[in-house]
Amino acid sequence: MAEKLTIRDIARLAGVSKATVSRVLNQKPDVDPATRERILRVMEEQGFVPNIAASGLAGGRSRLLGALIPSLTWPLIPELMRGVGEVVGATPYELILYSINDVNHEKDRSDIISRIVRTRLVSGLLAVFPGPSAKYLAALHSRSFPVLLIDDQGIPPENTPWISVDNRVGAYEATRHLIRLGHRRIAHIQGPLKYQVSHDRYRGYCDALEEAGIPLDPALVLEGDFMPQTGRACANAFFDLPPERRPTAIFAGSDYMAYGAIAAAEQRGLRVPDDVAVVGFDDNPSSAHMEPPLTTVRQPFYEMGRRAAEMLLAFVEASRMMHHPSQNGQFASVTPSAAVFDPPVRVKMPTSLIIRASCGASRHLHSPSEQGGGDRSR
Amino acid sequence: MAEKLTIRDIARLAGVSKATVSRVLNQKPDVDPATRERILRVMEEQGFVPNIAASGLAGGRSRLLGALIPSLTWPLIPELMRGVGEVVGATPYELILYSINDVNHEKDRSDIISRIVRTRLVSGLLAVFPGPSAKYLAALHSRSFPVLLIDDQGIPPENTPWISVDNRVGAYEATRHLIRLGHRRIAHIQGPLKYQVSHDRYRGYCDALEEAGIPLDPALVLEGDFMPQTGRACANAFFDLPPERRPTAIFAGSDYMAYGAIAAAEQRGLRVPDDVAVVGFDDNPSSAHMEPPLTTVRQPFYEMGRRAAEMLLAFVEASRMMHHPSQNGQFASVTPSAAVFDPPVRVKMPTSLIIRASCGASRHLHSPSEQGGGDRSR
DNA sequence: ATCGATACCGTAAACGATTACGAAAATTGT
DNA sequence: ACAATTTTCGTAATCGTTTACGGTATCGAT
Repeated sequence: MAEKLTIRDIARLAGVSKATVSRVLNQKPDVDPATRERILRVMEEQGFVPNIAASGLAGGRSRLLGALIPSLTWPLIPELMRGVGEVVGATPYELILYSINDVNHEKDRSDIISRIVRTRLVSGLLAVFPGPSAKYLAALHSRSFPVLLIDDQGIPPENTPWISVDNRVGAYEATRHLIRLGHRRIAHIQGPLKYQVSHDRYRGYCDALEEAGIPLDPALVLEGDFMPQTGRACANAFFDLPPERRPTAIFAGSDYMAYGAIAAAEQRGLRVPDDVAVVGFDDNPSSAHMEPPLTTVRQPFYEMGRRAAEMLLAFVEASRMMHHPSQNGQFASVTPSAAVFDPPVRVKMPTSLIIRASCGASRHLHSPSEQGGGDRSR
Repeated sequence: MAEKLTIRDIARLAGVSKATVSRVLNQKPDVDPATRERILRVMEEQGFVPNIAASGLAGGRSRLLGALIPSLTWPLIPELMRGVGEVVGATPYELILYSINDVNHEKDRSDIISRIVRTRLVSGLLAVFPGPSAKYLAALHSRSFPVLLIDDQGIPPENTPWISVDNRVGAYEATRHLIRLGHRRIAHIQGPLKYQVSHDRYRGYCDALEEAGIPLDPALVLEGDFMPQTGRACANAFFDLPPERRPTAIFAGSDYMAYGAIAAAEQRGLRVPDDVAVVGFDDNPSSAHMEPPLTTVRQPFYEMGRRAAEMLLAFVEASRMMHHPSQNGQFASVTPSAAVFDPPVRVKMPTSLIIRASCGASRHLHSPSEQGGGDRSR
């Protein structure tokens, strides 16, 4: 079956020149609908797939997208990539994975970026940055290279499209939920303050408190590092407080830290949620399997992945059309409504509060079918 | 900084021809050590990175590796990819992600493979197959395309290198551990029997029982589907048995099913591990955070990822040398000992038993420092 | 000094697409 | 019917690298 089909073979079979075939391949104008149809049929019959390397060379583009992400072992990254993969998989584009081993290894990160620029392999980049990113993106952005930031936790450079999560509102809703359940002394374990998200979530926490007229107690706010160990340590610090100042609820800035807090509570013989309620942030896949199942703020990473991929694809296609401002040029699967993106876009995705057992109000908002054992794997 | 460096610029700067530069790029012979040095220095100074598209076109290869994997949301896949990514990242190769949405969608799978073949984009493929794979690989293998199977759960086709986990021994050790703890009535929740792994694990379970002279009770063996729900259902079936036939320990064929079994136990007021011990298989990242932390058989996916990438790289480099049988041609990071792989290689990785609280013998083999809260994130 | 071998290196032709440019064909207006 | 457009399509150059092939240097042996 079709050992080595080239554009030339298709041209011969269809009785046209390579140029014409190339035109239909790139949905360019200047080709008769009838011939276009004929060529498409031949390609279909022969099962022709263009050689990406060749078109990348000739056109300076590549139908290759890069994904620059922190370790896949971070809980929500796979969800994100699932969304990205589904969208990209429905197009002729392929996805190149640039993953970063060590978060703190800034050199690593800029090395990868310069490599991305130099090899000119991908024609668009999707970047998940856990830290300040401006200086890394300057290189790309200055070359008018399509870049899309996801959940940038620093302050994104001007004019760079990005998509993020509304951390403040998520934290606000979580805290408000605890307040509604009757809690007045609510502690907060922050993420590392070097990340913007930590401030945003803290802000939402404060807002809810203020709204309810609850004074902020600085002793009930501690900084962690997103990992279970610090969750445990901070929770222990809270439990060491004199009884009248001790919190009855803990809002952790990440699910991992919530795990630690729960472990600390249990080690002291405190029951969750009876003695202390715990709410997390993230909705890791494993948070539904915990005992007790964790109430948490879900970050819609799957949806963000889809959305991000669609946007990036639109950018890339747009910059591809740039020099040849013609009619269409969208994939069926890419929403055509997202055609013109000239002003940089910023999208903020909404979070949702997932109520499970760890806050002591399992039946408050959800139907009984949403139990602890459920998981989102498909 | 270096807008568009090509091999031609390097050649000019170094006072040689493009051909010579290309030779050093591909670690080919026939170039004077002094010139090689000079060229390397120039490349270094200029920060030159070859254009992958161009070399892919010209050479018919590509410095691109493909990874065909099931959803990243499967618990151990990210660990695998971490290993792969680290190895590949240390070479000039890039990694293309071909991930499959729905496992049962066999058409999807073969579509992707034919796409891989047709675009001729990658020069080697690493495939994680959760089911029978022979027919999909025929297309690749027949073209002498470097392929490496990981943890193929069916029977791999002849002559295809693959790397897998010793499921039988893992299950054997887990069961033996329970026996040593004094259990005589040990139930087993199998994975889907359409997968070979399920049979292998069952086999290990039987072996341990037989070795201890414990008769196999068919009522204590049920088939699940790897997911928590069936773990719960099977466990409930066990608990419904009359007291004298009821198991005191459950060995689940996956961590997820173990989660379900623990949930079922707790719902009945049975305490884990006091009333019933539970052991899983996989060592999902979240299994350490469970309450109680889960004793389980760890599958070394990270190590497998590294190993697989190294092997695949060696294959690709070997097939690259094929027509130009010269001296060296290995990366510093790729173990040179793995140079010649002519006979297809099959590697079986050992599992390890991770003892935590859910089997009731936390301090049996491990030091106290290995606690439940520990996680393997780096 | 001459002859092979050998080591080194340059020339030029691919590789499979894209695209500027211009020519031919079809369409329109008069 | 003819000029002016407009539509459609082919020619040929080009992208950056690899590699077959052939040409010099170099060197030891005769």
